[in-house]
Amino acid sequence: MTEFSAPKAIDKSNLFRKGDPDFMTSLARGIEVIRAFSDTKTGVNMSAISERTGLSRAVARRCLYTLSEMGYVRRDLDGYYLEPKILSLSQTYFSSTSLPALAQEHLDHVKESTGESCSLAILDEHETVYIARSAARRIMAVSLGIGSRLPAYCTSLGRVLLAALPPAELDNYFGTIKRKAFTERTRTTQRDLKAIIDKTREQGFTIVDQELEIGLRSLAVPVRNHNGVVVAAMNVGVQASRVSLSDLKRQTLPVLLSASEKLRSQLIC
Amino acid sequence: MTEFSAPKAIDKSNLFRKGDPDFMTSLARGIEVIRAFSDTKTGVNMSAISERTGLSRAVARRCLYTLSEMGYVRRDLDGYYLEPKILSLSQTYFSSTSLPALAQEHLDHVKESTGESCSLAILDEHETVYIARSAARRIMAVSLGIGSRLPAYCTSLGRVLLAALPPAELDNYFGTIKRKAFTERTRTTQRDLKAIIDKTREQGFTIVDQELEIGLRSLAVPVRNHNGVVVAAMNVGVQASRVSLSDLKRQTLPVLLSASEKLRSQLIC
DNA sequence: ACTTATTGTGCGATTATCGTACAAATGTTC
DNA sequence: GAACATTTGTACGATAATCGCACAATAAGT
Repeated sequence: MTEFSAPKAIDKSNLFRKGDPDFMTSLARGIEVIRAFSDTKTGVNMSAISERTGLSRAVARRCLYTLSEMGYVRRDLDGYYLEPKILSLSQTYFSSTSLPALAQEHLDHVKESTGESCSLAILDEHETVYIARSAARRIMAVSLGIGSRLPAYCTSLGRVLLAALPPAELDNYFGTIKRKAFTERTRTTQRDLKAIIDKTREQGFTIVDQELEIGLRSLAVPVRNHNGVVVAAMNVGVQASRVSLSDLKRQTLPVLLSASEKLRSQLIC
Repeated sequence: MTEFSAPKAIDKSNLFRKGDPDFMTSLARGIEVIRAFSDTKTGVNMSAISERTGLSRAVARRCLYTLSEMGYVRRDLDGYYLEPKILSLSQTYFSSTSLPALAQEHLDHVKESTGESCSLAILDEHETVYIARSAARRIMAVSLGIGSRLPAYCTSLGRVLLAALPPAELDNYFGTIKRKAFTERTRTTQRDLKAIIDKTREQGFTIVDQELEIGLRSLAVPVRNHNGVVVAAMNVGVQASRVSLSDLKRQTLPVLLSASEKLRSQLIC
């Protein structure tokens, strides 16, 4: 406990850490309860929360009770709902980092001039996390919002971000993650991926063609700050049926690169 | 710098509720620690967290330790930072409610055709909370993001939402909140505000002229669902120096009303 | 090198939290 | 509407999670 170690993936064992007097189990459990609301369009009842989190019903109940007393959760006829007050937690993130706010206008510009969704993401715990987004009108098969996470190895944003990692960390990445094929096109071997990442680093962009989902192509470029350090990645996602690979490279890439460059000049600090 | 964020003083009574065996103090404290990061562009050290939350240093430390073990907080040279993983908490909200996603394209459209920032908000605990937003390029004096909260009585969004409240709840609202004048134009008496709210209800929109901040005008309309129930409010905020009250009413209002109407037809459930 | 500020450690005291088992609602089926 | 099934609320003793102090260690500033 001398140093706060790198964040670990949360599994159940982490929630019941006996023997670490500094780890507040109740806090961890309560937060897991919040997360248990993911992907639930309807109300969630106590038992469901208890199941999803692996917490005993009594604990789940107390967590829900506490969260509801604090105004983060509301109880309705058909179960518990998250209250918008939960947004105040992420608001603290946005109010303490300016990157998403600065990027927004450039994302909007890319979206307007290409007609396609444009997103900004960073790497967090070996996953790609969207931190800003300008979504095109058309309904995409994948609907991703701010805070959404995807595996890095099979997304354009992820590969750009991985390409910016120091070699040691990249090795560590491949040592810890497990890869699976989302489609028949997904590259999963370490050799292939490392080659792709090397190429990405060289050419300054990457295209992923239906490796995450059939019908989805994605182009990404790095976003650097004033000192040239990669601080994020920006991408455009298109439907494969409408935009060819060469169109992506010839028409979309220049727009994306220009946006990234404009943003760069704003990232002084 | 004009700060509208909730006062830093945290209600201790809520955090140290002795005698309620169902209230998990540790969970409440941990969440307050997350909130203590609001409006901090730089790293925050432990002592600062302890001060802001009113928690003892030992408790603040354990909360930070736990959050950092879970990956929500990172420790850097100059203090603690929120990690983007915190966004996964709000992601659960967006993944469980479709209103913000549906509204986005309409907000974007209003922004594009008026050139001004457009936002969607709902009422939560007597405050206006932004749940979606399309920000105009120009830098506004007030930079508000998703999850930001403002008092309802002095904002256009708030007055539209208050106008939709059942009379009893409106009375309750006025009974509980305290009003203060942000500018010399801010209306604060219950009589004035009730009259304004009545008028808002009648005419289906409201304009607030520099009552929150000098130089800021705002126009808001209700957003109804398919059954006619008000589920949110949509607004456009402009700089007083550039857009007159009559321009707002003649040019912006129709755009906003049309957007609200289009959104309404999508809100079937 | 000295002072000051901030952070980490150990430990006994205490009470917050746990889980079980049971009671009370609530909803469902026939 | 009775009988059953499912979900939620209550009570309480046991226990370990959490507390805060006081001190040690480190970092920062002069």
